[in-house]
Amino acid sequence: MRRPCSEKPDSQKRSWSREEDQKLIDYVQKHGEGCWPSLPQAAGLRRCGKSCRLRWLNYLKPDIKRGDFGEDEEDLIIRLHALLGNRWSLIAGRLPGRTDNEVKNYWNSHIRKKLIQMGHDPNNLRHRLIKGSIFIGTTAKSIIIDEEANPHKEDDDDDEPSNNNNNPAAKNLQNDDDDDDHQVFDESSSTSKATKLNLNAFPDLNLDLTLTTYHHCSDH
DNA sequence: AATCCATCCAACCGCGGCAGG
DNA sequence: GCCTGCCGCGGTTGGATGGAT
Repeated sequence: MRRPCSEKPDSQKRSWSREEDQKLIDYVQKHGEGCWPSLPQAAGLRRCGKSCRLRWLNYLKPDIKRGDFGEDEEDLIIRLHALLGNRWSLIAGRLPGRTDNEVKNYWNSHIRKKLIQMGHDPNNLRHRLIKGSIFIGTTAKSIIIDEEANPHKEDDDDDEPSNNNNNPAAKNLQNDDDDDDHQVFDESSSTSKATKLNLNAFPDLNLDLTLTTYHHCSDH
């Protein structure tokens, strides 16, 4: 039923040429984003709309930041991934100038590997604490999210060598099998009373996690 | 210099959600 | 309510590149 994306019958991957890029840039600058299905014909491109959209969003858009990820960005990705999972677009939305594809690739090629070397399961990673703020409507609330949902869980499901713990950074991280319930502490509250917040209940939650230097482990 | 292999990342694919008719 | 088309997302692929042998 679906139209095949590629115009080419052999449907092979094909890199974008300079001319194609320029055509796409010119067209979008002139007419704006959107109407992707009709764009290729209008712009004189032998590509499908999806391909044009992807090229624009991931590569040609003027505000895209290219180059290596900084330590702060990497740290933020790890924290956000611990909280959100593989929601790359959401994670990328918190990293100005970065695209979901770029974040995803960086995770798979760098961070994943790094975490595995540290003896952690990157698919099941939880930071203990994430400090940031949430917006509910226009009201900003400063919070700390405590990810330690199951502190008594026995650590027998991965017999990682104990010397992994020699890596101080590894002590930041822990595995658990819990899902999306998080203990959220209202930082501004003098009582420090914890309230349970299911993040799934707030699909439109504007989660503004700002990076903080947060030494929640013995990393010195 | 040639070949092999691992890694990176741009590009593609398939699917689900949503809106409009 | 159903159908169709568009949009956006996450997973996957494969070409390019660089290091090792």
